[in-house]
Amino acid sequence: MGEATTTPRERYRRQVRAEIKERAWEQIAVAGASAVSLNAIAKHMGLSGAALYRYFTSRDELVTELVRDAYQSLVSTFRAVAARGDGNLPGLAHALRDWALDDPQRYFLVYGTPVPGYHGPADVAVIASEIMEIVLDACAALPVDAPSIPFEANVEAHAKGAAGHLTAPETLHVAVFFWSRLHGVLSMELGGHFTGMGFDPAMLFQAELELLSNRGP
Amino acid sequence: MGEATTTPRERYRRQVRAEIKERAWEQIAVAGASAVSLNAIAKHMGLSGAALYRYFTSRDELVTELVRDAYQSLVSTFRAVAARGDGNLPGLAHALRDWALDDPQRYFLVYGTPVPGYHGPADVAVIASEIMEIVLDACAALPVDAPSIPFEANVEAHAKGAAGHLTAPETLHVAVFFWSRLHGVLSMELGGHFTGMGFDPAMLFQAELELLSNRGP
DNA sequence: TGTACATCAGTGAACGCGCGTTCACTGATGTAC
DNA sequence: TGTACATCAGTGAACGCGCGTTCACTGATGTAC
Repeated sequence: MGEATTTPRERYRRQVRAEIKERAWEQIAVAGASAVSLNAIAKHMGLSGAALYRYFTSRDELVTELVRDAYQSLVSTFRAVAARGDGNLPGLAHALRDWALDDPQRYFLVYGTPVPGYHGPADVAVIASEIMEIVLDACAALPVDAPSIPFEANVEAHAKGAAGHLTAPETLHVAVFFWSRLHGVLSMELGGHFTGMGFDPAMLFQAELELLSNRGP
Repeated sequence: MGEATTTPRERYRRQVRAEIKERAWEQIAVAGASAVSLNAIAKHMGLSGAALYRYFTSRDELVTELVRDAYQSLVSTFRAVAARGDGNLPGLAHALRDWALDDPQRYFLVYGTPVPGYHGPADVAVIASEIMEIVLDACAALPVDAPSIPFEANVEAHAKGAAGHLTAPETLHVAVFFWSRLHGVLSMELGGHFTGMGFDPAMLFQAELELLSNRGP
């Protein structure tokens, strides 16, 4: 039926685009996101710099695409976990950690230092909210014992979400703690701020996770 | 007595150096740390690019100096708080938050995305450990109720510290949670990952802090 | 199956730019007698 | 107080570099008859 026929040329184009992105990721791994350079990638691929403009209209488009892919890879990871039946808090947490450790610079591209002026395109924001939806779903399924924290009193109903997903305050409450604490461990760990302190960040991560999923924050 | 006499020239030098650094901070605020440029700073100050080499031997030295100053400003802030008698966990926590919000890019220069290859000079590491010492001192003064978390079992005695400061495992335990959770809130908040979620990050910060200082993690 | 034409990947030269950095210099400021 | 010398801030030209990006082109690949 409506099979998207793939000509050899299309396949080739996709392949080259993918290789360009891979080289870009290598540059990021070596010298950070600001080091991405079309000319350097081209040289590394044995092409002239101008050739890459067949595949990306500008350096900015390439970088934006990398950011998009980074967000997309996290949402895909989460969905795979959920499809496996592990879409609960511990499942998502470990998926998040594995995803972050697997490629720290990809993690930082999403959750690291923001470039002051830069605002990603709208569809990236959509992916970000999809990630949050998945976390919120997991939090909604959690057994809730009354949280005794002054914080929740100030949480307004979270009426957003594309599908009119109405979130209970307690659910958002748990999700926010979940997100904040796990990213606290990850950003400190990946930033090297725990090195030489004589403990294993994985243990800290696990401890935070158990506090969150056993008895609310 | 041994007063360090300050010649007009020395005063002038310090003044110009300070202005160079201020311009650099402005550049960072506008376009991130990788945008620091000696030529641009010189132009902005009405000088030739070469003139700045009277004050910094290279661009790298300038950036390293900014990093050093960022660390130093936090340790100074903490010390001022301690000297005021507020060197307890809530005091340090609020000082940390104010310091971070006061200049987010300065915060990110210390706790944001690390540049893959880069390793700061040794004296910056010393300042970093001084910061940790102050936090550890505050944690040691905390009333400890038995922590019921599997994490602490794997904490080795923290025998480091220049002055042979021996830290009890429970103290390190609290300090690590303190550090991790507060930075979790701050990095998410400053990264804009809480915007549009219908709650005030200050409340979350406060809630985390109270959980930490009222009854251990 | 063969020929005529269209598509399109990649080239190489060129553009202007800003960067970090060096160097020989000028001219003002400070110091020693 | 005045002169001779040393210090040192700042200049301007120059270096080589890599960057993003454009443009007219060649040559291979695919398509239509």
